Amino acid sequence: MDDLLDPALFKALSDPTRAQLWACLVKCARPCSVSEVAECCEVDFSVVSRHLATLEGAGLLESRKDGRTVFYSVQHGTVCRLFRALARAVSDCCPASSSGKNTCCER
Amino acid sequence: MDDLLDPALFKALSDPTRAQLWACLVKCARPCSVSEVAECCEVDFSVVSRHLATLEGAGLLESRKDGRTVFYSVQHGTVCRLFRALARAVSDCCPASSSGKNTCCER
DNA sequence: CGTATATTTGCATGGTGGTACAAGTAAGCA
DNA sequence: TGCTTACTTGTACCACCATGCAAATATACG
Repeated sequence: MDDLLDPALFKALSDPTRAQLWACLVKCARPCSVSEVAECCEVDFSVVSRHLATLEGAGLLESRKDGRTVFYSVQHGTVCRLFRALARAVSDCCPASSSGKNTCCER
Repeated sequence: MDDLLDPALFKALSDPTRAQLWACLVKCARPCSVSEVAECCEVDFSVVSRHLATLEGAGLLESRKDGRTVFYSVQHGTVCRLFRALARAVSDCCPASSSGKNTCCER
């Protein structure tokens, strides 16, 4: 449980701008350059650059450099596994689950 | 997707102390008083009180008052659903999922 | 009523973080 | 060698926030 609650990861998504940028990349479903991502946001370009680096540091994104362009893409597998593991961990600690019956959280 | 990325919720878990308190309550699997929760943490009692209020505000906890004691408990169902929905949303946006085959994230 | 317990709230402080602008780096191109 | 594009980094500013301590509130118990 404690391992799953990485403060850095939650911190990365705690800022509205950063969450917006990440959601943008999730919905894009393909690698995007910093310039591309910056278009879905009103903040300065440098801010976007920093935010994407933060999201990568938290394990939510990965980057690949091609020439002068940096492509960021979502770590789908990692993120899915994390959220699923969190749901399961919470579910397993649910009072109803110790009764031997189903948990309170529908699978 | 955007609805699921509530910055307030992630902000609530972005602080190490708050995450620790929440994990404590998750593992406890029963309503706990503020005093009880405060024991698993080294910060001042007032800090714990504030943190629990924040976690409740984010929808991660609920509280019930009994006399002078306030019992906090985890919103198991809500949290499970949220994390599961997040995992699914990310999975659905995964490039591999648009191929008609399975997603990159094991269910 | 007075006292003790449980929790919240006011307040001051130190630290962190998001932002914009400007300067710097790195890579392609003529 | 210059020039442009794509991005990063330095700096300063402002806001917010986590914390501890003290005071306040609320409830129980004599």
